[in-house]
Amino acid sequence: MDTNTTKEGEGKAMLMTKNKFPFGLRVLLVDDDRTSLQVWGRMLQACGYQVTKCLRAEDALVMLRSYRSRFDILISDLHMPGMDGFKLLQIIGLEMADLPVIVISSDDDYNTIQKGLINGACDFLVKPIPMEALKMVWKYVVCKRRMKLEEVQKQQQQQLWNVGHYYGDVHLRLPYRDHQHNLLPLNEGIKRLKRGTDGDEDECKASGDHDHVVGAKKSRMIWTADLHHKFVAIVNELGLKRAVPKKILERMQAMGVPNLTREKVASHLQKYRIYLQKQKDDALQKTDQHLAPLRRPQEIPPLGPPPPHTFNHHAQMMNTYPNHQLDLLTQFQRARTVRSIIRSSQLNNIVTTHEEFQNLPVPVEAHHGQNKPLTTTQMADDQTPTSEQIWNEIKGADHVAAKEIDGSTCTTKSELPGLHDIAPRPPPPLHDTSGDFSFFFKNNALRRSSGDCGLLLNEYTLFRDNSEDYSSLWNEICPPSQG
DNA sequence: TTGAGAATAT
DNA sequence: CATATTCTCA
Repeated sequence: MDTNTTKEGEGKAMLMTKNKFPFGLRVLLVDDDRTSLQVWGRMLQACGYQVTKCLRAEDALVMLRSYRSRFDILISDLHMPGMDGFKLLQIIGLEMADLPVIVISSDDDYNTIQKGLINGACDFLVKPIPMEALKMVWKYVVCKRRMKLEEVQKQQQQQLWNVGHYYGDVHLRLPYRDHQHNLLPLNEGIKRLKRGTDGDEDECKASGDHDHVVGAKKSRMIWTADLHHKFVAIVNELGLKRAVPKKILERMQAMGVPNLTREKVASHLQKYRIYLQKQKDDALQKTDQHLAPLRRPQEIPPLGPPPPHTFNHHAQMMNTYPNHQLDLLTQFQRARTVRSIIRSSQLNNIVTTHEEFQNLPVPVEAHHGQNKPLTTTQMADDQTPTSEQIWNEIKGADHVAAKEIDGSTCTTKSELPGLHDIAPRPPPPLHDTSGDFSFFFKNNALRRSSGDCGLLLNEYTLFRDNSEDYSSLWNEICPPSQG
């Protein structure tokens, strides 16, 4: 690479007074074409800038990583063999987001320009570049430096989000490094002292000390829903007691998950165990509090495999529960669910025995909007029927069952309306999109991220209806056992 | 400021 | 390997 920083243009068309700011602005110039490099270099020098020239983006990157603080701005050609300008932009966006980058190209295609700017270029100069444009380059440096720290960080995050690297399912974020120099929080220096590794670029020994090259270092893993799904499936398969990091790691790697380490698995396992414990505690507490006098299962039965079907009558989204979980429903939900059971089982006439009834998926009506139950007949805890009682009601007393149905006045089974006669629920008000939840799960919502978690209502978590297909959610929460 | 999730230390 | 602590981000 050509790193001479001659100042042959110094005395010529000096545009600003020496020792005043833009003078001596340190420019790193990258162009694979020697002639262009010379031309732009001289022009920039004529502007009073101090220019370092590189023929390859890779060289520029090495220089920046090693001596970041020796440059104020990067000006790079876009189309180059090897690493091109886009790639360079991306890497700089990740590693040195505070470095302003200007892209030059003879290609003035709109998409190219847009792509350059999206990737974080401050400006896009199309050849031939007028001197005036080069003169103004310093503005970007000032602009960047004036950015508030928060803004810089936000921008970094945005860029990380946009161009973060995905390796299979593992999303690796490159670590932030060395941005902002003086803007960095105080503890940055302390952290470094603690770790006893690389000092600031300028302090690092000149003896080719490049071992702190960025990006090859620590990365942070994100357990995506899919990854977690695999993880849970393996844990279930092994059994909670036998599921240890090493075994899980082996299996996950066998499933083709790259970039995993035992430590990462261990960390996730720790979190998962804490989560399970918490679920258990919460459930027990709730049980003790409200439902102690009643017959309660000792443990919350795990949600079964995804139900074979999903109710979607009358454009009303419904989800189903195995009936044996009825006891776990809240009072409101119980009352509501009872009606659903009665209605669906009777109208469809699909069960004939108590056992079948117990195994019948229970449709639970979704409710829209309000963070509170819909109006419904309250049913006191001590009146909560067991599934057997409900079954007996259905089997033996049409009268009782019928009266329960939607406050309808019909009194015998024969008077029940057909499915098609049931009026559809009015749609939720249009203006209320904030609470447009469509289904919910009991206790077992694994948060994937804060934005992804549902609204907690009683012990249920409501999820937004983002997907047509609920089975993926079921799979996530109740992974089908392998094999 | 805090809570959660991941990394790292014990 | 399990658990505690630290780090980072939102």
